[in-house]
Amino acid sequence: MSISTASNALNGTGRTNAETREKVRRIAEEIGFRPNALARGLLTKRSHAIGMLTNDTYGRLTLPMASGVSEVLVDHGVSLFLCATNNDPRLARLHLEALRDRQVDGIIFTATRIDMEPPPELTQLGIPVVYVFAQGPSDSVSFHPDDAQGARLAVEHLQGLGRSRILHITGERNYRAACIRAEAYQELAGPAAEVMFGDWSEEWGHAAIETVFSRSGAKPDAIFCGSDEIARGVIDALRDRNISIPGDVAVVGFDNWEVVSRQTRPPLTTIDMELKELGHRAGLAILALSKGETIEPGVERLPCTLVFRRSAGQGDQA
Amino acid sequence: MSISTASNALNGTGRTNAETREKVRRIAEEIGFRPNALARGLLTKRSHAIGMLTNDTYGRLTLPMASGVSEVLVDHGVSLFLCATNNDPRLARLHLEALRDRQVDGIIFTATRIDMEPPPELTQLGIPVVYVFAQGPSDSVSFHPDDAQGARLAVEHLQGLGRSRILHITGERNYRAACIRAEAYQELAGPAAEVMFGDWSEEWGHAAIETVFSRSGAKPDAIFCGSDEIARGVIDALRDRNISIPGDVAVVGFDNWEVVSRQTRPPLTTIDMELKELGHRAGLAILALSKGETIEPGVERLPCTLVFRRSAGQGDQA
DNA sequence: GTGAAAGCGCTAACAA
DNA sequence: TTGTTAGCGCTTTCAC
Repeated sequence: MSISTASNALNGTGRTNAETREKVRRIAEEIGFRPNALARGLLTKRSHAIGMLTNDTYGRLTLPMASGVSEVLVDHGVSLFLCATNNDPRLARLHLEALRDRQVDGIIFTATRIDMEPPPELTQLGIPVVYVFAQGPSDSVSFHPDDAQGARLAVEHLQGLGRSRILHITGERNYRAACIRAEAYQELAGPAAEVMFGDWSEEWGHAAIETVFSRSGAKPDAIFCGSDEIARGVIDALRDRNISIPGDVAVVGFDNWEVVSRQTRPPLTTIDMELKELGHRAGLAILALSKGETIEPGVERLPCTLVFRRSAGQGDQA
Repeated sequence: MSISTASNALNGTGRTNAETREKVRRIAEEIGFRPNALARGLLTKRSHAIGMLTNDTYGRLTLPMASGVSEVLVDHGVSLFLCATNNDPRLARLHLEALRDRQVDGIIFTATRIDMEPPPELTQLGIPVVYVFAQGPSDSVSFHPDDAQGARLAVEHLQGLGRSRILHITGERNYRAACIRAEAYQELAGPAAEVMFGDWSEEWGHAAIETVFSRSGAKPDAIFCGSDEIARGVIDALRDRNISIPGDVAVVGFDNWEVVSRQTRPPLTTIDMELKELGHRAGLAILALSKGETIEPGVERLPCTLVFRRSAGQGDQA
């Protein structure tokens, strides 16, 4: 039997007798034959590998996304190169060159904030690119969490609980996501509703509560926080003041970062950005692009979900 | 000029006239020539890629290590395949097959606890393997944090502060690391020193303090915690009881997970496992093995470091 | 339906 | 020192 017949049989290409095909497959199985991906890639111009460029050393956002991407790819026989740039342009260039040398079928660019710009060389490689949690050029394919919808989810939930004096304590004003959420919040809570920008820390949550509750005027009956860490600071500060949660003040966070949101007292109701799903979608998109299919460019915003715990609303243990 | 002369010139192999070599290099640069890694790998049997198998979806341990590995590899022109198994044996098999098909030069197996066993197929591939934060076979090359040394660092630090009634609150007894640390602690603190096993949660830290401070008997003047999360629970519980930290009770954690350790009040003095360095060492090791060099097998335990904050000893802001 | 032959882009012998 | 040749392991015409 010739080598090309075997190839045809295994790949189902060309015309092959059903009988021979079975035989070839059986024997291949028996001897544990596995085609050499390098050789195949060399010939077909498709390496069945894609690269993921990330600037996140810390992993909180990246790894859930990466594992989402990986999950989708592995079932299509596609592998994932992890390229950690640590925000170093030299490393980014090095990785990009390596990806080109390896003939990857596509690149996923990930950042840790949605307004972070990718390296300019990226688009000049002639390799399809998908942007996740990052700002691509206007004609590119990007996936973001739907920050506005997430914020609405939080505010509507609080309003549904009968709260009317909702305060928004969030992170830095120069983060796009913080602004988007703040705007969505104000649309629902009214323009008079107050937004307190600060930084993304627990400490800021704490400090903000000190400010609000030591000044005169009406106090909020609900607080929507820009991150779980901020929410943690808020909750701790409220507890210090013997303000009951959610009785006096309901609290909703943002991130569903379980190490924080499960551990607050009471556990935190919060918004989940569905990072893994973001990864799935990005994986599917890059797979399609690598096959030459076209995808409508633009930013697709994937819905966030509300995770009920006890700091606001029908908690799962309440 | 022939194609093989060019190859020789670029790779510095064979004998080449310095003049031609320069010329070739210049032109290669000019036209942006980059060798096809697939073709090269096919011929040389070295793909210059290595795979990293991890069961960690969450990323807290994996990503710092992975970025350490990646940092080392990228400078040697070696790329890293990320294989997230999510603890699913089917996925592990799938990834392992893919790595074989791609002729990776080596595999790094990573787990989230040092006594987690790797899939048995792993060693039968004929590909060098390095184990990090995981239990490899006895004749394998493994890198672990030095849990015993880390624990000693913590206890000695507390003793150096004049504390004599040190308590150890840690995680689950069936984690190897928990036992190693507990033993090292007892060697220094004396066999009468108490170890409280529980789970790895903040809640457990809280509960342990309730127990200790509501029973009769001498109270500890220092607490060494098995994780930063536990330490956070401990600190919160102590604060609830108006016990001053570090005045009445000094606290040391384990992990230096900054999102936790920076945010406790006061900030947490803790043990850092140097995960990135672990990644560096693993990267170097797999690189050496993939070149056919031999490395003395066994578990190499890399030293932990003590990070001073304010919950015990000379804090950086104290 | 099957097999011989060509060739993907490169490196490594060897001959010139 | 340079060029010629063979071949890595596979897919893909195209005769048979």
